[in-house]
Amino acid sequence: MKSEMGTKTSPQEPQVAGPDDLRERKRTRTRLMIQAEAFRLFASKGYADTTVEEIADAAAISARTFFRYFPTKEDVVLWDEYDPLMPQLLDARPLDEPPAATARAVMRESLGGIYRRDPEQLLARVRLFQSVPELRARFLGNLDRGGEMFASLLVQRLDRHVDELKARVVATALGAAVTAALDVWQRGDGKDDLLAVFDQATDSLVDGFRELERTDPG
Amino acid sequence: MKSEMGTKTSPQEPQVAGPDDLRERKRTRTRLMIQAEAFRLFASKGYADTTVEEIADAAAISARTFFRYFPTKEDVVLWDEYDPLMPQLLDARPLDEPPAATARAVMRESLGGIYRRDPEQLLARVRLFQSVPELRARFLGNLDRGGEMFASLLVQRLDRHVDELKARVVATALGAAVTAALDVWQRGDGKDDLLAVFDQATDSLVDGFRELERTDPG
Amino acid sequence: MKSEMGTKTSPQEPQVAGPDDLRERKRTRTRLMIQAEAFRLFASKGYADTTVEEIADAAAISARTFFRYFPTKEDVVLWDEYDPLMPQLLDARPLDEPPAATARAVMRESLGGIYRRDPEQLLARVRLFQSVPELRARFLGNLDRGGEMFASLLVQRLDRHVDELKARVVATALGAAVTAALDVWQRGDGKDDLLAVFDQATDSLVDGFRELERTDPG
Amino acid sequence: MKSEMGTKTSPQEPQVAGPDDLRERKRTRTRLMIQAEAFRLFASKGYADTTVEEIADAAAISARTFFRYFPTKEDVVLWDEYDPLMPQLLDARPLDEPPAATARAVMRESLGGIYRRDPEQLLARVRLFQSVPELRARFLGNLDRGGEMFASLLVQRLDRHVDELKARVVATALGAAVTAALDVWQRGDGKDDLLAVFDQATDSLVDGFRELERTDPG
DNA sequence: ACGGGCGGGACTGCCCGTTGGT
DNA sequence: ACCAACGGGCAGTCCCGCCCGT
Repeated sequence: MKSEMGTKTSPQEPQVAGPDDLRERKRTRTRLMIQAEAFRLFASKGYADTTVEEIADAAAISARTFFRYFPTKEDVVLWDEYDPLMPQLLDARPLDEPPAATARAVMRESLGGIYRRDPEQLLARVRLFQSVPELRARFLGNLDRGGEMFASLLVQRLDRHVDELKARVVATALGAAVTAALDVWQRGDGKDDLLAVFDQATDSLVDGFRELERTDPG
Repeated sequence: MKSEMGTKTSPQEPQVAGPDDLRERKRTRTRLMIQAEAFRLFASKGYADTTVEEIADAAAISARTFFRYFPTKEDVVLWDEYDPLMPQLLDARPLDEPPAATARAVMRESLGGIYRRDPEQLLARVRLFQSVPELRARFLGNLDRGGEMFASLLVQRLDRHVDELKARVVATALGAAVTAALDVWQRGDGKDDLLAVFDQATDSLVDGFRELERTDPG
Repeated sequence: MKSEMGTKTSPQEPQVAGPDDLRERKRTRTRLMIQAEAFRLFASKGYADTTVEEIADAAAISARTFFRYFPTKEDVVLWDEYDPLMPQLLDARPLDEPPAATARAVMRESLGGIYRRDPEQLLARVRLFQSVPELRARFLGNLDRGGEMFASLLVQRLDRHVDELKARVVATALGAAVTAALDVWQRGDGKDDLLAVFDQATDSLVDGFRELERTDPG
Repeated sequence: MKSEMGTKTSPQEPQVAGPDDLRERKRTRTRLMIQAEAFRLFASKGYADTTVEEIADAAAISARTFFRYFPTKEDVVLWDEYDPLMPQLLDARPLDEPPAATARAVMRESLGGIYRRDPEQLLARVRLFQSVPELRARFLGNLDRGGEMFASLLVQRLDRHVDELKARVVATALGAAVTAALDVWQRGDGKDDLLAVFDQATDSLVDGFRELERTDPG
């Protein structure tokens, strides 16, 4: 779901829960509150017909303040509290795993985390992605950035013993599996198990690309 | 590059170049003209710092008219005269080809067509995609839609003897190859052969997914 | 309901049903058709959210043609087939009637005509007047013009043996009764008899102004 | 003249001229300034031929800001600094006065206030009402709303010992007197005493409705 | 008479920079 | 330091005018 809102915390800082951390917690709570109000309004009047001002009013803040918490209206939908933990997930994987397997595992867990947290909300979000083109575009953009980030983290961690292009292209392709999985899952009203659908999608990918093994392009 | 501007003319009608066709030609010429002016301005002042009004002025039309030709400012960059010919390309492929091979071939030819037409302009466009996040997002969104469209066309043409999910996920994944290829090609200032880079990217894809063959997810 | 769409027929022309008349009939039919489509759309999406183009599409005409039949979007709501017959109604009144009585009678009959024609549609219209301020304003403007016109016709017909100011002010004041009556009638979902409500409103007027009989202003 | 721009400050709060009040004053000053520029331009080029942008330029603000002070271009003409004091005027009237007398008195004083403040500007405004139909319509709409508001205030203040319909219909009818008075006064180039003309108009009303005393409708 | 293309003005929504108040 | 109000700027939509071709 990735959004651009930076934590500002440089990665090497010590983990003592300083005042920064506390402030960050407070900001997160506020964001969640705004998001909740926004989703209520979106559900009742639709995304386009809900203005930022209405969201701000519902959240009892000024419109200006809204933008301090979310850089754009789109980000209210895109933002996810559990987004930026890809590095940790990566660290948990064995170093000798093939890159594609690592990528799949990281995505699976990332998706699973968001899924288990609040399936209802995820469904609402996915529906918005489906119906509002700009949101879908932003979502895809985030997946894409995730792919790039994954590739560069992987290169770092394996001391350049990987093909960056390959890592990136595979990671991004797995994004296609995520998208398709969410799509199918949403069409079934969230009744299926999302991760099962995701696995099916990645299997389709594996299947499909086997067909290309010994074919000339063109 | 796909954009939403529809031709409205159903593809199989014979059409003796009626007035509709003529009008459409004229519209295309106007679009090309506007696009040319826009690219000039983007090159000199950047995308964000160029207003629609400036583009319209440069093209000697009113802002209102600009929006009649391009629904949004973004579409000036996205639109491509040779976009909507995917159906034809599809028709040209043998029916017994594996879906993934068809998808790759169609994308390759589509990309190649745009490439050969005007490499300079393509380079300029790709640079805009790289530097302006909203444009990149829209580009990805179009690729995604292309994937869906491909899948549904394929289902039609093979009389449902294909797995739609697989077709779609593979087609979209190939979009990742396109994106990566354009990226790399652009970084080399357009000196490499774009299609060669694309082939390299698809090979990476094939390679990568082979690694997943007999692995359990997780 | 009065709208500005002129019949172009000067009042003294002979009443032979010439080709003009036939054309006018056709125009009226078209207008009714457009109006019907428009009301359908207004009912389902609201006045503001319905564009002229949508109305035109629904009526299978071009937007340009829409404006040939109705000078503005507002006029679709305002226009009434039976508007311009105030002169005839006036002619039917006895010459020795007090002006205020004439005014009341003319308004009552005019209102009654529209009412009996199609109470449902009248209800829909009144609801639009209530909810869309611009329409209400235009409606009031038309009543006002009606008052002026009434006054000048009366002066003509009585050979200036009336006080024009008085005629006008009384006629316009009766407009207030019409407005209030429609309002009350609409609030009761059109269940009451509109003319009865109108009579009640005019009685209130008579009552109220009796209170002012021997009072100094201020 | 009534316009929708609300004060938001509840009327009974004591308020030691807090920042809200100060801000409101500032807003009023800005509005007056914009209005002055607008009237200058209207006088020289006419209402329709003056664009909002020109007004904004003349007032050294942006067009966007113009719309923050006046919701529509029409409101520049309609708005009046002394509009929203009807409640105070109402409070000043004795409770045992007949409703119609109260209504007349309130309107008279309201009109008188605006008149004395700046007869020249009033004349200019009235001329605009006469010549620009949309403005006239909006003016009538405001009078009408004023009538409704008067009625509901009256009901409140008399603890429902009044007939609301009567109050409203009388108040609105007095609006007709205002309109006619302004009309006549303007035709005399503002040479007459406006309030005298108004009194004459209300007398006509009283006179006219006496004629309806014992007549059956129809 | 109809359709279509174009221009232009009013207006709204998003977003950002600044200022002043707590 | 945070936040509210304020002002500015741009994208985009709608109404409605005009002109031209049929």
